[in-house]
Amino acid sequence: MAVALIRMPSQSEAPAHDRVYRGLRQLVMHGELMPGQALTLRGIGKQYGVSMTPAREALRRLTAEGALTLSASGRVTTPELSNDRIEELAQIRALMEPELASRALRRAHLALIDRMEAINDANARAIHRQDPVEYIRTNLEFHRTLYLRAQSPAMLGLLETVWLQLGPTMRTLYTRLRRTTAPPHHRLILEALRAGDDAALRLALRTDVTQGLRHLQG
Amino acid sequence: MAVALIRMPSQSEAPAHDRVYRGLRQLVMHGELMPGQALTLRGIGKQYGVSMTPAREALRRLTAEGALTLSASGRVTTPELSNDRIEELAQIRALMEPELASRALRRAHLALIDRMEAINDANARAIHRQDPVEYIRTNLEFHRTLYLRAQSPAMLGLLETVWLQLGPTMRTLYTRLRRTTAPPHHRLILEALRAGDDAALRLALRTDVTQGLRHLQG
DNA sequence: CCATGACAAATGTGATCACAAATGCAGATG
DNA sequence: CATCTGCATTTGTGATCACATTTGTCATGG
Repeated sequence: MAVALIRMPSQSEAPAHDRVYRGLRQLVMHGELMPGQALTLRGIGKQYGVSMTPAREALRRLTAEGALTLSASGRVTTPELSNDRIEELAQIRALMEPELASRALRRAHLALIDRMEAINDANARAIHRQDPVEYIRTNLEFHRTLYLRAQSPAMLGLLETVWLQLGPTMRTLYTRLRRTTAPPHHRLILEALRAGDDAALRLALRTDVTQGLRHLQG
Repeated sequence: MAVALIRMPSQSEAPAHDRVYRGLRQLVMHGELMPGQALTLRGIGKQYGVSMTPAREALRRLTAEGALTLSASGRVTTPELSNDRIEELAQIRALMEPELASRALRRAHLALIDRMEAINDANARAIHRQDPVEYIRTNLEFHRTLYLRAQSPAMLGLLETVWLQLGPTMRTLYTRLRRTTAPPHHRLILEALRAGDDAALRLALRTDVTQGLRHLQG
């Protein structure tokens, strides 16, 4: 049938595959997709108004980062992590995040701490409102805001792939334990930052990271 | 015009894009490509006897892992790392590799240590033969053989992406300093393993990792 | 000798198609 | 009622093409 092609604005926007990638990446990282959720090339393409080719590139990229899982037949789904894998990813977070925080410590001036406090307030509201996606989003933003000051782009990049892998699982975990009160760790982190106490900061991050994920054990 | 397609063996081999990916990944990791080396879709396709589509998927995957760099216009090259970036990647290695080694320690029985010793001999021969690619290959195999025992696939996966990012740079570094004698760190690692000394093992790995990459400073 | 501009070649992007394999489901069978 | 078989549908894979943009080259002008 070969219909005449629809002409796109032709402005030099971001490539289609990149738009698809970013959209899906956010869905995964913020836990807006359930573990085991299947994604098809044609389905993604239709959702984003593109053909299979950009959709394929986006999925390939995301699976390379561990955000998605590839079955033997080439099917793509969000990962269903085993308890061992969740534990391991938590340990990786516990290894990297205190290091990033420590590096950010000396560069963390007051404006940064204030901004983190604001994000933490939004986080507390999300908890009270029982909004898992917003909770995950603000929680990650809280951490990322701090780590950006570490000036360690490679390490932060690696850490974000870990967050990505945990995205769908976080969603089910945080909806499962229906927490109604904010965990105290973020306050400890802020206090350590204000005090300039490296050891306390590292400890606060380690407990924040491991505590949040170790509550799933069933 | 739609010419009749050439029929491929149709055996259920690995997909073409995966073969291309594996081939290129090895080239990058073992330092067989110079930093800044440009890779084109049609060129890769011709080399591996496939069309642009699988070549594109392989390149997308490798750039997602940091093995390749994407220019603003979409061109793909091997990364040319700044000194800061090299330093940061070395610090990441120094953070992860002692951890992996420590986890492998209690599972490291004699057969493993013997195998590592054999790999280390091959490594020494590669140094004497002035063969940078074989040196890098055996060096990484030495480390990976140990870390596989850590039973931490996620952490090992992350570490391999770090190795990937360093691949092309390692090549130029190791050819630059034309070492003729093996560094002593691998022997220290083996001794610590035999002694079951965790602290010594961690220290040996940290120095092996940082020492090898800190010699570039010019 | 270096900068500049025009033109040709090279290159990434996205759409479409053919095809084989996998999947899902209905109906038959035990 | 559970299991298997057969078929229609879905799905990933790879090739090919058109197109816009970028890159490289070479001649011209300062």
